Formats: sequence, structure tokens, C-alpha cells
Amino acid sequence: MGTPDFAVPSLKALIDGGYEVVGVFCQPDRPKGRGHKLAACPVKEEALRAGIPVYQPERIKRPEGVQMLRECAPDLCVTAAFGQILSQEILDIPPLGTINVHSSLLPRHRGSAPINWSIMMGDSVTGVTTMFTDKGMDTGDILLMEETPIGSEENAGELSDRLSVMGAQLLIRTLKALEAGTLTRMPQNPDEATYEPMLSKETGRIAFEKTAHEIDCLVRGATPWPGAFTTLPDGQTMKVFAIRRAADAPTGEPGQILTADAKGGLVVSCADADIELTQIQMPGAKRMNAMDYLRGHTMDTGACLGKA
RNA sequence: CGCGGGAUGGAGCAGUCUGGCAGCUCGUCGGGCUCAUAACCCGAAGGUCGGAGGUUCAAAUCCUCCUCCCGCAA
Repeated sequence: MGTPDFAVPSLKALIDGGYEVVGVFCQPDRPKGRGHKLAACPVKEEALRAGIPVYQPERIKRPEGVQMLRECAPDLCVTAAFGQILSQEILDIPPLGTINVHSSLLPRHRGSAPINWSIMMGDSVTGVTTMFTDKGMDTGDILLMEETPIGSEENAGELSDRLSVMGAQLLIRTLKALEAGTLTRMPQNPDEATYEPMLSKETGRIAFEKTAHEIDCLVRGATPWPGAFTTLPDGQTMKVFAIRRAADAPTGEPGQILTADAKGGLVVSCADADIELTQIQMPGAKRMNAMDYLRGHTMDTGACLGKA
């Protein structure tokens, strides 16, 4: 059970590992893209390619969903970023239980967006965890974990790509240990648990009153989705995909544009430094380097970002 | 039929409304200046103006169709 790109390596690993995948569950096709056309999620595409039956209940907890899973009669369920909450009734179906691949070092960063939050909160290390799913939100017993450092310039999309591969490998190791009977369950310590909410557009709003490091973490953690952004003096939204520290002390008000030309780039002040917004996206335009944008456009220096 | 923007030398754009010499900020190459430079000066190369038709003496510009790209919203 999974939906986005993150889950694809795990599905592939199961297939390539010789496991009999009796069915794949993912979110229903949603209208996507420009035309309002329905689009299949990455997991569905991969499953179809492998000739595996795909099930897309609107709510797996409802009777139709339960019925679908019963008909599959799985020995074991595996979830990775499925996007739906499993009920006890669902969890009771597979005799061997349900194993989840979670993209953080549990019990830290429970919730639906652990990769983004781990970067946004400035963690230097993250990883993947396999666990037995129980009724709570990422509260089940931990099976295996693997750590990896977060690169100082790594964004959420890049980290997700890495963790999805690590997660797939860890999943296979977990299943092998399960077969060998060497798997041990370790309950989570609730005192160390953290939980963060789902991401929204608003999560990506840049506060220039914060420090350069905090803003950098926000930008990297929100890239490529939901995207870090600020508002221009005219009220329009500008997205920011990468920044760089440009001076070790602020020379203007937080958010104030200090430089905006093709040579100096786009430099603004924040709490403790001047930062250069190196990769941006203006309304209606594509993502580009700020210097490229400024070859053909002008911006008023002295004005403040994030005030409109 | 969800709303909208766009395609113009290597990059980012203007020019399209009102048809009339292919332009701007950069980059690249060559030369000069300078202790020196991402600075400054001089010069050069580099374009089927997304594609196909149509109108016209004349189309980047007006009309029709097509392809591709992107933003918003989901």
C-alpha cells in the first residue's frame, strides 16, 4: 500500500525480491495537471507495469475497501506513504501483520511529512524506520532503522529520493529477518516522540525575521513541495527554491531588498545576515536562477519582501 | 471543456495593440586600458522570431489551425 514516488522503490524491491505481491492499494486517481485530467499515481503505474492488480478504494476503512483487502488474502501488508489511515479491522486481516516504512528515525517526526519536517527543524541526521503498524499515528513497535546524514544543501525532494531507496533496502532486510525469526520488536519511547502536521502552502511562508540558517532549512525542507515563498511589494507571490548566505551581518531591515541585478543577484536581509535568493520563481514563470531573471527584469531595491 | 501566462542569437527579456532595417541586459570570442579585476573602453561572431497555411507591395506583428513549455487551482 503506497501512493507517491517514495513508495515505488519499496514496491519494486518486493517484486524483484521474489515476493508474491497479491495486490497493490493506492489513492484513487485524482484530477491533476492543467486540463483536469485524471492521473495515475506513481505506485499505480509501477504496479500496472508489473501486472499486479491495483485497488483504489476512496476509503480503505469502509466496507468496500475491507472487502477488497480480504479478497487479496495477504499474508502480510506493507505500507509506505499510502496516505490513508488503517483501521483495526484492516490491520487484523493479514496474519503476519502490517509493516510500515517510515522516513524518519522514529519516534521522532511522526506524521505525514517527516522528510520535510526533519530538514525544516534543522536536524543533521535522519533515516528510515520499519515498524509494525498499529492503530495510532506512527506509534507501532520499531523493527529496524538506518541513519543517514542530511546534506547541508540537500532539499526535501533529494532527501526523499535517497530515503526511498534506503527504505526499500531496509524493508527487504526486515522481511528476511521476519522469515528468519530474528526480528525483535522495540516499543517506541513516547517521551522522545515528536509529531508534526501535514504540510500546507502556508508552511512555506518565509519569515525574514528569522535567521539565515532557519530560513535555509525552511527553503530546503519545503522544496519542491509545498515550496517556500514570500510576497513581493505588489502582493504577488514569489517562490524561493535555494538561498545562500551573502554577508555575516544584516545591512538592512528583515526582508529588505539590498541588491537586485544580474551581477550581484537578489540579496535581502534577515535577522542575522544578508542572504542571496539564488533560485526563484515569479508568478506565471518557471523556476530559474535569480541572476537569469534579473537579466531581463528589474526589481526595486530598498523595498521589503514579505510585507504585502 | 477549471483559470491563466508563454515560445524572439547561448541565458533572461522588449518589440506584437497601431504591419515597414532584429532591439535591451548579460554571456561568448578578439583587441585595448589597468598593479589588478566579476570594473571600464573598442570590435566581432551568433536569429528559419515554436510549426503549417492565409491576408498584404511588405508579417515577429493581422487571421486560421497545430506542437511544445509553464504558473494557479485541485
